[in-house]
Amino acid sequence: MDEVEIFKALSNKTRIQILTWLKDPVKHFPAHKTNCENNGVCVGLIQQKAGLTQSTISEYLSILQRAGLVTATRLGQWTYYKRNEIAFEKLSHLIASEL
Amino acid sequence: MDEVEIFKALSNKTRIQILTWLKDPVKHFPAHKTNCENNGVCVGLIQQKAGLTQSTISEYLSILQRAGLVTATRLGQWTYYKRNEIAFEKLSHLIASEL
DNA sequence: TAGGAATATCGGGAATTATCGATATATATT
DNA sequence: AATATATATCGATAATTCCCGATATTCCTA
Repeated sequence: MDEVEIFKALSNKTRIQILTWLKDPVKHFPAHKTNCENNGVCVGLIQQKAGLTQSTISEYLSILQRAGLVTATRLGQWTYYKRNEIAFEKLSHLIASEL
Repeated sequence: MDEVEIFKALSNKTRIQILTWLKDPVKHFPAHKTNCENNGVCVGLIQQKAGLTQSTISEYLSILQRAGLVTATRLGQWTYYKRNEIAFEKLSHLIASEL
């Protein structure tokens, strides 16, 4: 749990937006309900919604992953990203008690 | 409450360190117990402890202040900085529930 | 009112981040 | 094997951040 790395990852409007989309993927990516429920959301869907280039979004997702805020699962050609809720709980607790 | 501004302010090891010092100023600045308890901690004390230049620490404190994480009180020649605990509670809650 | 002390602001060079287009890699399909 | 699709990585430029020294501002005191 590298706090500074986490806060850097959160220091960007688009990355925060992505995290809120991933909080309720069925709502934000309704056309892909099944995958969203099971595996997470693939890079391409996030990219379309964010409106930035593929390379930028891929990079952003790996920043979030390195910070531990999301997890990635490769299935075939797709990489599915999901929130790591435990990391958010820990962060919330850290701010409330130790920071 | 500008989340991105807050996370940027927290994206620096020295600034986080300062915030933890301000969490218990009597412990971290024992030679200045009275002022610490009443008003907060002045820039010079923080600067000595951090080991960076005066201008850098002054800048860092104003970054923390603009983010709402600390408050400043000018008394004579000194500016005393204190944590704004309410901001931390709000941030913790934001991460736990909305982010 | 002149000088000293504490803090704030300014200007800058080095390091890091944002974002892109191009390319590489991995997987699926024919 | 050849091609198509999804994602990752590379290289580059612009913007931002880090941190400094120098200077300005504010306030106190002789």
